[in-house]
Amino acid sequence: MSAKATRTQIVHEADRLFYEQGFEHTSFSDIADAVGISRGNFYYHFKSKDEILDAVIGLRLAKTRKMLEDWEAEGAHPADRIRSFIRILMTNQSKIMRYGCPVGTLCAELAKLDHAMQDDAAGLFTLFRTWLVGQFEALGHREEADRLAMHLLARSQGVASLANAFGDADFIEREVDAMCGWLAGYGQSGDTQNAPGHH
Amino acid sequence: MSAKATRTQIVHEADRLFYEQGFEHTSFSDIADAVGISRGNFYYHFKSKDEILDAVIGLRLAKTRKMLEDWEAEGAHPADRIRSFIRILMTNQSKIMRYGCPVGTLCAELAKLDHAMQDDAAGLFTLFRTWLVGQFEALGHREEADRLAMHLLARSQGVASLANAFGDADFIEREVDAMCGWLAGYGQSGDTQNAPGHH
DNA sequence: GCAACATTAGGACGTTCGTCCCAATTCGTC
DNA sequence: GACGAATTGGGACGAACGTCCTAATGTTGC
Repeated sequence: MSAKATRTQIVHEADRLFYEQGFEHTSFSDIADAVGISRGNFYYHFKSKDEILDAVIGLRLAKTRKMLEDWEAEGAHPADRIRSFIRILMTNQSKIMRYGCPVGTLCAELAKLDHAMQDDAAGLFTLFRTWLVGQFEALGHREEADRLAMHLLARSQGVASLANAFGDADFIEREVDAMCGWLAGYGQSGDTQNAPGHH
Repeated sequence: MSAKATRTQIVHEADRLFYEQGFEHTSFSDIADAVGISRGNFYYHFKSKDEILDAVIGLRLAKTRKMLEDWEAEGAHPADRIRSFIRILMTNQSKIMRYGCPVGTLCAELAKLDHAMQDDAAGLFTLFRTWLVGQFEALGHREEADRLAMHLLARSQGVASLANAFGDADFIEREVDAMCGWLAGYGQSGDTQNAPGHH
C-alpha cells in the first residue's frame, strides 16, 4: 500500500479512537491493531504521538469545514443553516450519549494534560463560532452575532455533556426543540431592534 | 499521624489532582508527592486506584451536599438559591477557565475510559439536578421542574466547557447574566400559567 | 533481472505505571 | 522501658507505554 493511503487510514482510526477512548488512553498499539499494521511500522509514518494528534485535529478541521460548506449549499436561509448545526445533536445522538462531543471532550482532555496543542483543538470551536457568527450576521444581528454564536455553542456543549452523563435521549430532543424555538425569535427579522431581548 | 488523618489528606490531594490533571493522568506518585508520603505507604490506605476514585467521588458528594445546604440557609427565596448555583461559574471562574467543570470533566473522562464508576460520578450531576428540581418546584413550577433544572444544568456545563476552551472571562459573566435573566422570567410567579413559554 | 528506493515487521530500549510485599519505625498501653 | 499494634518507607514485580533501530520485504525504473 502507498504510504499516503496507510497514513490516511492511521489518521482515520486515530480520529475514531481518540474520540471513543480519549487521546491519552489510546496507545500506538490500539491504532496499529485497528489499522492492521505492526506497531513498529508506525514510526515510519509518524514520529510521535503528538504528530498523530496534529494530523487528527487537521482531519477534524477539514471534515468540519466540509460539513459547514454543505450546510451553506443545502439551506438557502441562514436560519436553516443554524438549525442544521443544532441538529447535529440529533444526528449524532447515540455517539454523543456514549462519548460526548468530539470537540468539547478533546479540548477538555488536552486542557488537563496542559498539552501544547490545546489551542489547535480549540480551533475546532473557533471554526463553528466563526461560521455561526456569519450566519447570525446574515440574519441581521450584526452587533450581537458573536454573543449569539457563543450562546448557541455553549448550549450545544451543555446538552452534549449532560446527554453523555445521563444517557438521556429525550433530553436531547427537548433541548434541541428549545434551541430551535430560541432561534425562531431571532430568525426572520433583519432588524435588531425587534429581536427578543431576554439575553 | 493517625491513619484517618493521612487518609483524609490523600483523598483531598487526589481530589485536587484528579480535577487539575485528570484521573488517568494522575499517578500514585503524584498523589504521594503532594501528600508528602512514600509511594509504598499508599497501599496501606488504599488497595487500588479505583478505591481512591471512589473516596474522591464521596468527598465531592459530601462537599456538594454541604454547599447546597448552605445555600438553603443563606437564601430564603428559591430564586436566590438558584442564583447561588448560577454564580458558581463566577466564584470558581479562574479554576473553571483552567480546568473546566469538576463534575463534567470527570464524567466525560470516565465515560471514555468506560469506567465502572461512571454512574457514581454522574451522581454528582444528579445531586445538583435533584436540588434544582426542588427549588423550581418551590417556585411553583411543579410539572416543568425537572425540565428547567436540566436546562439550567446544561447551560452551566456549556459555559464551563467554552470558558475552558477559550479562556474567556467576559463570556462567563455575560452568560451568567443571561441565565439570571432567564431565571427572572420564572422567578416570582407561583402560577405556572404566567411563566414565559419560550422553552 | 537487477539495483535503488519505499514500506514493512519485529523487537529492543528505558521509563512509568499500578500493585504488592516486607522490614523498619512509630505509637499506645501496661 | 518493653511489647504488640499501627503506620511507614523503600523497593520488587510484571505489564504497558512512547520511542527508536534494523533487517526483511515489496515496489519501481532501467
